[in-house]
Amino acid sequence: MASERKATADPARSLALLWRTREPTSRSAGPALSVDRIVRVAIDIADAEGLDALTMRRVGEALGVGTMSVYTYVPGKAELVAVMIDTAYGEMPRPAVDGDWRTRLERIARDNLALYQRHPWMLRAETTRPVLGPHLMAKYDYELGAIVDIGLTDVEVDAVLTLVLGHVKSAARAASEVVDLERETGMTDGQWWQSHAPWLETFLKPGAYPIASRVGTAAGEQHGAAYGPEYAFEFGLQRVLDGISVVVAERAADR
Amino acid sequence: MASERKATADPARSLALLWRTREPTSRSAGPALSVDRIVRVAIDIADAEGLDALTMRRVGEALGVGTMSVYTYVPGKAELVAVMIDTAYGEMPRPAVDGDWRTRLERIARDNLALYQRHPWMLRAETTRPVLGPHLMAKYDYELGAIVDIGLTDVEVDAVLTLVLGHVKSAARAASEVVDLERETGMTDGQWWQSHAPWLETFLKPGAYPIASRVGTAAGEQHGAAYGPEYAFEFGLQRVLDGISVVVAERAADR
DNA sequence: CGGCGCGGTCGTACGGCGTACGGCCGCGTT
DNA sequence: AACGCGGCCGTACGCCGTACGACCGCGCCG
Repeated sequence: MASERKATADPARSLALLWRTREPTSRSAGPALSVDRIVRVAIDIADAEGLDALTMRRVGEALGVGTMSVYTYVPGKAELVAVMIDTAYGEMPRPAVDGDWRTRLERIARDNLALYQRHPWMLRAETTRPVLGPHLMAKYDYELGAIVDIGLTDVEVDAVLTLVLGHVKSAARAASEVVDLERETGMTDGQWWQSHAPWLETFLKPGAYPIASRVGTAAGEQHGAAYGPEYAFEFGLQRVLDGISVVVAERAADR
Repeated sequence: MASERKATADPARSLALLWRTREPTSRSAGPALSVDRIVRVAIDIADAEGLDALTMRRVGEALGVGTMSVYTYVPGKAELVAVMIDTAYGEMPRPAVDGDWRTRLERIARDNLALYQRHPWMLRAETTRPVLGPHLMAKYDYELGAIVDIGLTDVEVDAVLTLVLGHVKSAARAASEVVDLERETGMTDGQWWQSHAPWLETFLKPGAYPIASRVGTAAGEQHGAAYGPEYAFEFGLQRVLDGISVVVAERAADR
């Protein structure tokens, strides 16, 4: 397997894992391991050192068991990552909704951003197929609930949520890349650019890319770094919400 | 190395590769290989079979040379992927801009979507650090040029482009996941859901997730599949453009 | 004209990954 | 007392990226 993508083939097994359908062992003192224990240490490893550090050997080691013992509880790494994702979504707060729809949606966006900042590996975990776990469904239900009543059709409500969450994920990914770069190189973002700029200038013909140079420089100075992920998140979020309010207003006028 | 991420350390080497700074060999009839030939077959492999199929052995094989010969021209796989990315961005059309800013931005969004559909591996190629190649810079310059004059600050213009391109990438990724799923399972998206639904229902308590069920069903019926990537792209794009036009109008009113 | 250096080529090998397979062991049941 | 089975896991296989050093033929210098 490359990346964290797999065929898995067996929906029953994968879904049962996500929903933890498993009769408790009748044996006294039960087994040493469990899906929950495995998932917990796996998330800890991924949080602390990234997805690349999450190997099956490493998980076994952290649990004090052999590598292959993990496979007693989890069919493979792809499924483990799927459970990790569902579990992580389960940690999100779901306070009673209040305020107008814009406030609610903004809150949802910020909560999602915070989740991705706590678990940056989620941004790199490719799954191909949807993770149909209970927590993800609960999250989807909750978030839809915050905007079902804004006067759009169900299909539009779904698209609104997809749009907002997509923006959050994009912005989180950009922010995460900056953090990764700093961790990998030991330089801050600004230092990295300073170390590359002289080399870049030797290749650049003066006057080439005039607009890119001007805008890039302006953005760099403004943010104190070449890229301002927080600014991009905030600016984008407000634009997206503005755009949504245009349709909401249209629909309200039609009524 | 896991994923396609690497430290690389040496900016000079990486940048020189991107910009193809290399005196042509004085030898008669030159070497059999070149960076360009390598990049071309690498892109072909990734286009046809995905990033997971792109291995250094495979590239050598496709070129009729030994695996390690590739390393004469490219320091490692991460750098190869970086050059592939820059090259792919180089294929994009850059017609003279005309029409109003909204038309231009919409055009840019569609061109980017088309690129990602032609080269879906670009959506999975994680780079951590920006690919500072000539084509990517030209693209950035071109796209900024289409919107510099809409009355926003340079910093805002940059954020607008980031927002739009981020949306395109999100939507393209969602669409690509559907395609991958179909390729991996041999089922259409609809068939996949039909095969999972019965299992899912055995876990679901009736009445749980009422909103998610209703909206999910509505969306599924509307799109003829559980997820309508094209609809999500279109809806989101219009919302984003609406949101941008709100700021543009504000600025115009201030003037 | 002979030797040398060097750039291009690449076979071998190493360490790491996910995981298939089969054996072992101790418990609950019969 | 015997059995079966669930949990555990050592070993091994086939992949991956790539370090290392050998080989080889060309162009240059003496």
